[in-house]
Amino acid sequence: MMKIATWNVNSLTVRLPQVLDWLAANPVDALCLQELKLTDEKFPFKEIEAAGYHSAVFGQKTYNGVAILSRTAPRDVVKNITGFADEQSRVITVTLDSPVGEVRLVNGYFVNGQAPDSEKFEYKMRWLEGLQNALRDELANHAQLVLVGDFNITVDDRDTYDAEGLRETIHHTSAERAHFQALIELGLTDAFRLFEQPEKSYSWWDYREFAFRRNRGLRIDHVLVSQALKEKVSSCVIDKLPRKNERPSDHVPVIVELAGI
DNA sequence: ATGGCTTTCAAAGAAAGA
Repeated sequence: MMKIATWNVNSLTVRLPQVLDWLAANPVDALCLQELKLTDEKFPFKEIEAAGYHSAVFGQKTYNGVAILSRTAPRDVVKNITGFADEQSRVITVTLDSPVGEVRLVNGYFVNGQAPDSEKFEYKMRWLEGLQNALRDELANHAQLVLVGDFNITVDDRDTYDAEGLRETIHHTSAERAHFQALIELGLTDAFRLFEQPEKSYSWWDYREFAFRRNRGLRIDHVLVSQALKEKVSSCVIDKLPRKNERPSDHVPVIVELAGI
């Protein structure tokens, strides 16, 4: 059994105590973090190691930054998207070994995109194309692959508190959803939707307007698994509890369980 | 409603997030 979680922490500097508390309560095999908002030099290696985890880190000052914390030593670490030049630190990929096999784990902080008519949206489209190309190669080399992260894309109308009102706005556009489907067509599956889930399940809520209390959120943090892993997924859940913390991240963890690994 | 709230950088308020 291997448990993998993804969590956009919106500043690891601010959220480190919450991450350590969460790991103590949820001793997953790997925790993928996004939006570290710190450089590698400022990464809390000692504290993470004391909690029993290795760290593969791809930091950046002020914005972005991703890391994979893992019980076993990561190997074949790749930072950013192979074949796509990017100045921003958004992807880190590792291989994790288990007694009965290995998993290629890709952790991404996908581009936000701001608005559908913006330059940032154009960057989002190019970035998604680059990711798709790199994943095609990764999948050719690794049958057991998991892609997690903050996708900044709602997959369908179930993933948003206001499907009609937000139609074709950022995170809801056909162009973004087409890119998500392109990942699915590479042979990946949305692990969350393999199971019955509560209605109005979200992974992000705006800090403003009591959005969490009113459950006005989006499901934009995802776990995708390759075909060889699909039948091994025994659960996939969103843990809303950390959103109730003092000074919470606006995102919460999503956890997947892989049986027989 | 060009908002709201949070974080960074840096020292006031802009930029960015989603």
